[in-house]
This record gives sequence, C-alpha cells and structure tokens, in this order.
Amino acid sequence: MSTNAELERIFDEMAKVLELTGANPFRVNAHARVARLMGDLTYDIATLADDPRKLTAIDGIGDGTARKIIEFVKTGKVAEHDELVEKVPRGLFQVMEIPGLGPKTVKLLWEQAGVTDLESLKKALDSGVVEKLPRMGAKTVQNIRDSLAFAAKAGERIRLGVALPIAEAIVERLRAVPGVTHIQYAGSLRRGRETIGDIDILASTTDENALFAAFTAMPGIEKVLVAGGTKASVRLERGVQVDLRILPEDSFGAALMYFTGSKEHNIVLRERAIKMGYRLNEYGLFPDDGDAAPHKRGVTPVASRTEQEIYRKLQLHWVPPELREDRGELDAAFQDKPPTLIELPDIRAELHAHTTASDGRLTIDELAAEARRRGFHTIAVTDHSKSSIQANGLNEDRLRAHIEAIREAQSRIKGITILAGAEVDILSDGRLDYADDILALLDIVVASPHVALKQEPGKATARLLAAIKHPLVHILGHPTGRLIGKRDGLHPDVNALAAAAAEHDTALELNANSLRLDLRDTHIKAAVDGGALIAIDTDAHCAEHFDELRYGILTARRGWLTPPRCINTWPAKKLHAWLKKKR
DNA sequence: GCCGTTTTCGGCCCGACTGTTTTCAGTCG
Ligand SMILES: Nc1nc2c(ncn2[C@H]2C[C@H](O)[C@@H](COP(=O)(O)OP(=O)(O)OP(=O)(O)O)O2)c(=O)[nH]1
Ligand SMILES: [Mg+2]
Ligand SMILES: [Mg+2]
Ligand SMILES: [Zn+2]
Repeated sequence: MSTNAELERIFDEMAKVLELTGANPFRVNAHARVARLMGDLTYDIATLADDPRKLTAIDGIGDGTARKIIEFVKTGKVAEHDELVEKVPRGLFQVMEIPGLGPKTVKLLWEQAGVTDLESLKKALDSGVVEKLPRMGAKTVQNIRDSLAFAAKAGERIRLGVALPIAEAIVERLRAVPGVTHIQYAGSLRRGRETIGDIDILASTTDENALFAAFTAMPGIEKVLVAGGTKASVRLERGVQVDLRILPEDSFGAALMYFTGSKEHNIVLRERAIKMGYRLNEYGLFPDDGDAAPHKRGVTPVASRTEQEIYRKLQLHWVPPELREDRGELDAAFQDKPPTLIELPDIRAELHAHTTASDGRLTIDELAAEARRRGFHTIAVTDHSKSSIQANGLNEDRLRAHIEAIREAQSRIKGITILAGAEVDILSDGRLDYADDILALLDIVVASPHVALKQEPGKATARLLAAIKHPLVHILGHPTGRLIGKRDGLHPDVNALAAAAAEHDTALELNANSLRLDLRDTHIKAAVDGGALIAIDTDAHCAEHFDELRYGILTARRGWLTPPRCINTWPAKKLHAWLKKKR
C-alpha cells in the first residue's frame, strides 16, 4: 500500500476512535479531513516529509499532523494511532456503520451492554439488555434490528453509470405527479462523482401530499425509512437509498445549493455568509439577526430564488456543481477567472474504439457509421495488440491486414475520417507490444496497461513514463487500469506522468467508461495543472458504449478541464496535424 | 486539531426527523 493510502487509513481510524471515545467533534473532523486529503493527493506525500513547512502549507495540515506524517515516513507507524486503536474494539467500527447508530449510541452499547462487534450486538438485542438502556425503547431496538440486517450493504456506493439512469427514471416518474413545478436530482449525482452513496432528489410542488404519496408508493421500494413534512427517504430493493426533499419554489436556488453540496462546500459558503453578516440555509440567504431559523420567523431573504443570486450576494462567481468539493473552487484559483469547462457537444472525435477484429462487436463500417451518426469528424480504430490474448489481440500479420481493411473502408465511407490505430499493450517493464516499425504504420497509437496491475507505485510510474516518452505513442490509455469497485489498479505518481506528458506532447486518457473513469477526477486536475493534454474516449466495444461519454465529461469537469486542453474537441485539421507530428 | 485583511484564542454550518423525552439528544442530510 502507498504511503498516502496508509496515512489515509491511519487518520481515518484515529478519527473513528476519537469519535467513539467522546473527543471534541472538531478534533474528530480535523482527523477525518486529513484522511480525505490523503486520498485525494496525486503525488507521494513522503516527498514533502523532509520539511514540516511543506506539509503545513497544505490546508488542513497543522503542526501536529505534520509531525505524525514525518513520524510515519521515518518509522512506518504513528505512535498515537497505535495507542488510540488499543482503546476501542475494532468490531465497533462496523457497528458504527449501521444506519441510525452514531458515536453516542455505540459508546453506550459498548460501555453498558458489552457490545464489541455485530455479533455481540445481535446477542445484546436478543437478551433484552439494550432495551433497558437510557433513551432506548422498543421502537429503537426494532430499528436497530432492521438496520443490522442491512449493515453489510449500508456503506456501499454505486457507480455513477448505474445510479444516473435510475435517478432519471425516478425524476421523470415524479415529474408527472400533479402539482409538481420543479424536480431534479441533486447531491453527488449532480456533482458527477464517480460513485454515489444515495440518490438525492429535490422538488417543489403545490401538493406535497400527492408527491410524497407517489414517492413512497413507487414500485421496487423495500422500506420507507423517513417520512416527515419536507423530506422522505426510501430504500429500494436493490439496496439504493433515495432521498426526496420538498422545498418552496421561492427557495429553489438555496435548496438546490444545499442539496447539491458537497457538505464541505456548503460549510465553507455558510462560514463566508456568517463573516458577511448573513445566515445561509436551504431556504435562502438571510440577514443575520442572531437567531436561528429565519425562514420560520418571516425574515425576508436577500437571495433565494436562484443559485446565481446567492453566489453573487456572497461576492462569488457561480460554481459549476462538479467543482463544489472544497478543492479550491472558492479560492482565487477559480474565482479570479472562472474557466469555461468542457461540455458534451464539444467532443468531435472518438480516438479509442474496438471492432470485431479484436473484442469489439462492431465491424469497421458499423463503427464508422455510429461515430458519424454522433456527429464526430474522426473515429480511430484501435484494436488490441498481440499480448491481449483473451481480447483476441492482433499479431503483426493480422494488424497489417486490418490496416488495409481500414483504408479500404475509408475509400468507400465519406463524412468521417477513419484512423488506422491500435491499443498497444504496455508490457510490465514499459516496453510496447509491437515493434517501432509496426507502430510507425499506424495513424494513431494508444498505449495502455492491461496486465501486472498490482505493480508497486515506483515501478508503475517508470512503466507508464516509458510509454509516454515513446516517440510513436499519442495517447496513454486508461493509465491506472482500475475498475471501480472491482480492481484498484496502478498507483503511479500522476504529477510525474503529467509533467512528462506535457513535455513529450502525449495525451493522457480519460477513459469515459463508467467502470473505469481513468484517469479519475483528481488526476485530471493534476494533469491539467501540469500542462498535459487530455483525450476523452469511450473505448467503445459496441454502439451503446458511445453513450458513456457523458460520464467522461462529468469527470473531466470535476478535473476543471477546458476544451482547448482536450484533443477530442479540436477541429479535424488541428487534430490530424497533431497526430502527424509523431510520424 | 486547525486557523487568522477586524483574532494566536476561541470559534468551528444549519436544519429536519425520530423516539423518548416532558423539553430534547442523537443522527442524518
Ligand atoms: N449544510 C450541510 N449540508 C449537508 C450536510 N450533509 C449533507 N448535506 C447536503 C449536501 C449533500 O450533497 C446533500 C446530500 O447529502 P448526502 O449525504 O446524500 O451526500 P452526497 O450526495 O453529497 O454524497 P453521497 O454520494 O450521497 O455520499 O445534502 C451537512 O452536514 N451540512
Ligand atoms: Mg447523496
Ligand atoms: Mg442523501
Ligand atoms: Zn480499449
């Protein structure tokens, strides 16, 4: 495991133990924030450990954390972490995952009912000791029982590509309910995160009862979890939670801001509001009169209808939802000159696609027709190379014939440029799967790792750098090789890859397939900052795969990508000239 | 534990829902 990943785990565990032992919540949060930070880094934190000032320059890292990071880099452990984890049975971490059980209740169960893990919790519930505890009653016990059965699935996140179609179907269904004036999905889905914890839907309506009734009566609902005056939550049979929040139409902008989040972005905005003499909540931006819940006291908001108005009153530019992560979007980095982020219609070319020659389902003709139908000026045929045996990769003879077939197809098909290319394997030592004389025959070369995806970070970086520096390679395909929720993939130093890619004019791929999204959002940001070009490709193996482009665009926007830095947005002439430079 | 164009100490977002409570703690979004 990498230093960053180890430190992420260490600080996460410290946060959990502190929470369970009743520490100051802000101290708990500070640790959780460090853990999140470590997970987001695109370089090895150890490279900063020679000087504490380099560490404390990072927002959220103070003297104490800097000391712990340096200690870890030197000794491989953090003494305070070791002491803390001794204090609490590890099984309690799982108990904490149960919906409805927070630190206070778990502490109580542990200290007064001897609960140390899920097993002992079950026993304590059965024996009746839990019900005798303070603030515990029959209903609470039954709720814990229900949630316990669901404990394993509670923390799971679903892929964007799975969640988005479900959300769109629910929104369309509820839009038809009489009285509904506004309805849209919000939360991590609107922000385009690669995985989604639940589906959040915001609506305004003239008939709340009708909407709640329709919501809780949808087919496929396993359980209604919450049902109040302004919000309801259900769990679908497939384990996904859906939250519906209803707010007045007058408040829709404030409501959308609140429900889109992220939580961290919301908190920074609310702190800013306080400093400016306001109070921000989901009903609007109010003048601060020192009391809570201004919306209930008839206070008139200074802004509430649209997101734009609220950001403006806070003296901020409107922030695209994908950027609302407290990753600099409220700082000068964004606010001084808001970049125009890439959009779906900007994409004019698909530069990574497979045909029946390897493991695709479309012929060359069908692939070209599909790309043309989508309005692209260029499609690259990039079938697998010889080492990818399971994918029916092409040996040199088959590749030569394939190139001929592509040229022949181009002679018949008008309205789109068909490039003869390959997705060549990057072997574990960084060499490519075809010799240079073969690669030189191709209009475009995508080089991708497919095997040895558990290599240690140093080796992985060297391997990918070799491909980036190869004079015949145009694009580094799905650089980490991860499959979301299934395979971790490589952990290269992405900052180093970006620097080399910029120097050698090689594009880094953002593979848009929702299982991959590789490079991921934080990597794209690092690549953009490092001056590298990005290629957004669907890696299409069939016609439907072209539809995954939207997930690539969302991820690209989360990485602050602008059209000029994405080669798929370029006009044909510019793109083709760029490809020819390496021939 | 972190942080600072009014601060190096004293804040740190704000509201809805539930169950158990007779006035609100705990959890969640
Ligand atoms: N102000 C504030 N807003 C919050 C808080 N927690 C959640 N929200 C808002 C912002 C979130 O994006 C939105 C939906 O909450 P979720 O728990 O579903 O989070 P989100 O969708 O961002 O991520 P997820 O993928 O569901 O884990 O509600 C909070 O503690 N304070
Ligand atoms: Mg959510
Ligand atoms: Mg939610
Ligand atoms: Zn491919």
